Order: sequence, then C-alpha cells, then structure tokens
Amino acid sequence: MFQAPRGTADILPEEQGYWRFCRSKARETATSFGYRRIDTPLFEDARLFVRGVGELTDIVEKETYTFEDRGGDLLTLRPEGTAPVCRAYLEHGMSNLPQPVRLYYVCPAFRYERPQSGRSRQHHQFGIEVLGDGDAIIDAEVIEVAWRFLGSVGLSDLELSINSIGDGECRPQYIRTLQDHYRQHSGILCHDCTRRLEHNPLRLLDCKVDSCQPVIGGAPHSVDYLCDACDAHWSSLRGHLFALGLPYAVNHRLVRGFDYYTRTVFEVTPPVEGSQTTIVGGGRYDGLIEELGGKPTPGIGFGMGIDRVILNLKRQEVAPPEYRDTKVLVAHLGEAAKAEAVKLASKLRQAGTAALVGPAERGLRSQLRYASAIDATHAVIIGDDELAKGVVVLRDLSKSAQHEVDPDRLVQELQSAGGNGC
RNA sequence: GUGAGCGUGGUCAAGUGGUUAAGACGCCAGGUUGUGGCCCUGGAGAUCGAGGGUUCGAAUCCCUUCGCUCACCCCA
Repeated sequence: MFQAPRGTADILPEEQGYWRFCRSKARETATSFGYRRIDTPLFEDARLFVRGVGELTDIVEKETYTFEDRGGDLLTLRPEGTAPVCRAYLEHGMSNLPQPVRLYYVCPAFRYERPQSGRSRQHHQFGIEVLGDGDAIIDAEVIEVAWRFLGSVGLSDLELSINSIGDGECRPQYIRTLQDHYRQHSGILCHDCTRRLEHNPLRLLDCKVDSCQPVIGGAPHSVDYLCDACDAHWSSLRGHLFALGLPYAVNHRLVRGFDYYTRTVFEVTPPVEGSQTTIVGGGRYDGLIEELGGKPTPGIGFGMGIDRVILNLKRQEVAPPEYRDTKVLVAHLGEAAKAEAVKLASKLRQAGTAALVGPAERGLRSQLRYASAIDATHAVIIGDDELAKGVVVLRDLSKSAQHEVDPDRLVQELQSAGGNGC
C-alpha cells in the first residue's frame, strides 16, 4: 500500500475548516494593512536559495529538496518564502513601483527534515514582505500584522520577542566580542557550542544545554554593540511597538537562522515549553535585494507556520466557525424516480443549492440515513406516488416535517426555508 | 545525522506462549411492503507492519527490516 511520503500529511475534509478559517483571516488581515497577494512558483533555480538564504545555513546545506529536471536545470523546492518574493520583485521591476511595496503570500514550503510534532517536510506559510522602506515604523507594522492575525484567529497568551543583531557595520565587532567571551569558557562548553563558536557564533546564544547557561548569561548583548544608525532604529522600533500596545519582550538570545537578517529580528511563541514552538519568525534583511543583484533596497518580513497556528488553535480549543448551508439529498424509489432524481438534483444545483442524489440500489430508509450522515438539511423524496401526482415530497430534516411540493416550485421553497445560518 | 518509544479490521483498542484473535466506534442490512438522527438485531471486514528464528505450539520471546511517533540538531 502506498502511504503519503514521510513528513507529509493529507488534510482531510474534517480538517479543512481550520485551514479555510486561517487562510481567510490571513487574507483579511494582510489586505487590511494594504498588502497585495503574490504567488511564486513551488520551485526555483537552486542558486536563488544558496545566495538568498545562505550557503552555510542548515536549510541550504542539508534540508533542501533539490533536483535536476529533464532539461538539466538545477531546481529547488522552495524552503521559505522571502527569497522567491525578492526575486519576483527584481524580475518584475517592482523597484519602479511606488515604494514601499507590500506583499503577502500563503503557500507550502519544503524542507528535508526529520518530522516531529509541529515540523514536517511540507508545511504551509503565511508570509508578508515589505520592500523599499527601511524605517522602523515598517518593522513595527510587520510585527503588528503578525500579532493582529494571531489575535483574529483567537490565539492568546502568546509571547512576542524582539532583538536587534545589527548590520554589516556593527555586527562583526559584536561577533568578535562574543567569540572572545566564549573562548574564555571553552572548557565547559557543550559539544555543539564548541562547533558553533567558529561555525555559527550567533547560534551560541540559544543553546539549551544546562552547562552552557552560565556562559550565555554572561555573554555580551548585541544591542550594546549597535552602531549609531542601528541603535536609533532599535529604539525607534521599541517606541512604535509601545505606542501600538504590542507587549514585546526583548530577548538578547534571539537570533535567526538565515544569513540575510539585519537589525530587527523577532518571533512569536506560545507559552508551552518544548521544542518546535515558534509560530512566527521574521526580521529585517536590508542586504538581501542587493545580494540578489538589485540595487541596495531595504526589506523586512515574516514567515508564519499555519500548521503550527492550527496546532495551537487545537491546544487552546479554539474551533473554527462552522458553515452550514442548505444541502439537499434527493431520495428516489424505482427506476423512473431515479431518473427524475438525477434531473431534479441537477436543477437544484444550477439554481445554486447544493444537492446530491441518494445512493442507488438502496431503500428509502437507507437513503435518509445517508442524508443525516452527510448533514443534509433537506431531503426530497420521489417515488411512484409522487410521479403519478406530479409532485415531490420536501422534508426538512431538522424539523422532521414534510409536505408535497410542485417540482417547479422546489427551488423557491428551499430558498424561503433558507439554511440554518452559520 | 543522533537517541527513545510504538506498530492488532477503516478508527480506537483488549490480549504478555496454548483450541475458531475480545470489545467499542464506523460501515452495510433488517426491525418500518416508501421516511433519517435515538434504540434493537444481524452481517461484512484482521495473512496481529514485513521477513527470519526459538518452540510441540508465537499477536505474545529473539534477530533483522520497514513504518509511525516523540525528542535532539535546526526551524515555520
């Protein structure tokens, strides 16, 4: 038997309510801030992510789905949304549009990882990007979009963490200071941190091993090493967040996995301890567009894991709204009635009412049982008696009441009966 | 890449060496010669993940393998 590939999952009909809910809230929130939707291809030139995300990141080093197509092109299934959007911005000359350009997307992303709770090989991201404006009001806006979205779906008790990791001007010196600090304690570092010290020094800060905690505790803070411009940006951001009433916490240990981040980084996590908890991660990437061949252009955005949002909705027992529209099952008895049922169901659908024909070769009782099972609101019954009289029976399944109707008036009757609302 | 736990009908799940592998939900039928949701009765549906071994006898013990889950790494 075939199974869905490891790390992938079917989203079954019972689950779709959550997805429809999240997607529509994402669209509503993003458009209310003036963002416009963009869809980029599922796969891109493999080099885009090497350049954009960073050659030495785990994602590019060992997590991409990369393959050669039949024409010999090397392609990669998108592992994240920012680099493709920046590519599109450049390819379509969006730098000539009024700046800044605000874009959002909802799309799947792929990473070859060992799956676990909240992490799979195909996940879905709601993301936004603002290109062409480096002011801190944009940073605050992007964070606000994430925060408002999460509120709109009903998640509460979330924690918003922010930090600034400086830019090309000031970060190198900070990293040197950080490494110096760590080298003084190299004796007690865990295995991973010994590696990180040379390979990915910023990552030293979010090591979870107990023995490394004292070293982290004494580590210098990146915000204390910001150059004047970055420092001004940083305090401006905090001022705007405060003014907007967003309850942020400065986390000096917050760093992010992509090479392209500059200045602001942020994430939102739920209050549960554990591992794969980050719901939203984002930050500023003022060097990325240039890295991809454009002129220097500031940018900032976030990626949000919809799968993780839904995980938390379930954890907090937030149910998506239910939609219950009129749905008619046309039950039939006998060959002549069966043919009539097919025609009648078709007519109902064309008039805009969901309708389906009862399962053939079954008794009326079975057909009505089926009607209940699929949440039909009404049943139409056609048998020899009705055919002879030129009527059909319309049964309201929620009220258990029925009456005969002229088939030509059926659409009208159903409309006046209406659905049960939401 | 590393570590741990778990694989029994569609789903959940009992069974821990001894005749035809419980039960529940779901599915189908009947109870109502044409009337659902509740209830009652009956039925279908499992080579106990796969392969090998131990044994008179294996779902049960051992080995291998595949899969799933969780955690680490890392990330949404």
